Amino acid sequence: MNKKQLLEFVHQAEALCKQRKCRLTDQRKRVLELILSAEKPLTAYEILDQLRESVKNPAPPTVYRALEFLLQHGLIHKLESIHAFIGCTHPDHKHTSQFLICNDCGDVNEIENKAIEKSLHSAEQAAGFKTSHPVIELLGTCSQCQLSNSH
Amino acid sequence: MNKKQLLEFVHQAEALCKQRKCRLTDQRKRVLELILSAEKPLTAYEILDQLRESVKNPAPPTVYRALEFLLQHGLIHKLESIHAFIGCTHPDHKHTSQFLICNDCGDVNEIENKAIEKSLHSAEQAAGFKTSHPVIELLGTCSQCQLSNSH
DNA sequence: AAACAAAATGTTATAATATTACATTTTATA
DNA sequence: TATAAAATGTAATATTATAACATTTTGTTT
Ligand SMILES: [Zn+2]
Ligand SMILES: [Zn+2]
Ligand SMILES: [Zn+2]
Ligand SMILES: [Zn+2]
Repeated sequence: MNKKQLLEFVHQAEALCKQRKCRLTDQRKRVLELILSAEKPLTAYEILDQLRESVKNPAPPTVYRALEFLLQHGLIHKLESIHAFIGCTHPDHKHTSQFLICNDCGDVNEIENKAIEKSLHSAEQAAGFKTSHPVIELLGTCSQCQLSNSH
Repeated sequence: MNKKQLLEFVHQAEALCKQRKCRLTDQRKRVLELILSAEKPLTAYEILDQLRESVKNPAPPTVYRALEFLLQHGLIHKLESIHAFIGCTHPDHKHTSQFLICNDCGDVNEIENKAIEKSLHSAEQAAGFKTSHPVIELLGTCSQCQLSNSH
């Protein structure tokens, strides 16, 4: 994400928080910016390292608290299979999504596939199960890396 | 899983390993038994604790190595979202599966839903993505707990 | 059977991820 | 301004996972 997109995105986050009467404090904003600026998903401790440049003595709770807030408000997602965090591409509306995670380049593609969601919902219904948090992460190789690998 | 089922299951695992020319050693078998005997998914360190009864000074690598073997041969599954392991309900054939994980009682239901798999496959195709390891875990409330909770 | 190589296990240490507990500061609002 | 709630600071610790190297066991060749 480039500088302009970043500013725009953070602006949107600020607007959302104002609307929801929650506070996107400097620290939370800083963590969000770090995540959005990164090419790849960041782990909590990678964020912690990068925070040292803008915060004096950041400790794990500093990061984990900010992450918790950002997760709660749908501004970021946690990728359970790789213990890392990425920005949400459309935080304005509630949604479930699926993630295509490339093992080769680390890139992640967040998709919102209605057919997948429908099939999951059917299975839930059949089992009488009420899902509160779906974890749908496909680990594999992205199209770019498939090309590179075959050369 | 009761004692009889356990024996049967372990017997099947032994047969599979023999067929595949890999060794289900005593330790590996012990770890498998612990996982199969448990009511709920076990974490690596829960297994480690329980191993103390049959092994003298078990250390983390003892458990993680056994888990790695059992995972490789499809005898168990790892639940990424809760860092825990469960026995596979049908290790005889290669498969991808989905897990319904109850946050209330901890129970896990492994399903193999073709509609879900088909929808995932379509999405992968559309993105040109080649999945090697799908992580499909639905966290929520099982039907039993929904009933209990509403009382 | 003896020699050898490969596989499995033992052992110690450490890395990586995440939370608890309690003190202090900042912010909102009465 | 007083108060309570929210956010942050700080130190310690818990939990999950791996690295590195020594030793033992197993399977295979001679
Ligand atoms: Zn999203
Ligand atoms: Zn890639
Ligand atoms: Zn299975
Ligand atoms: Zn339940």
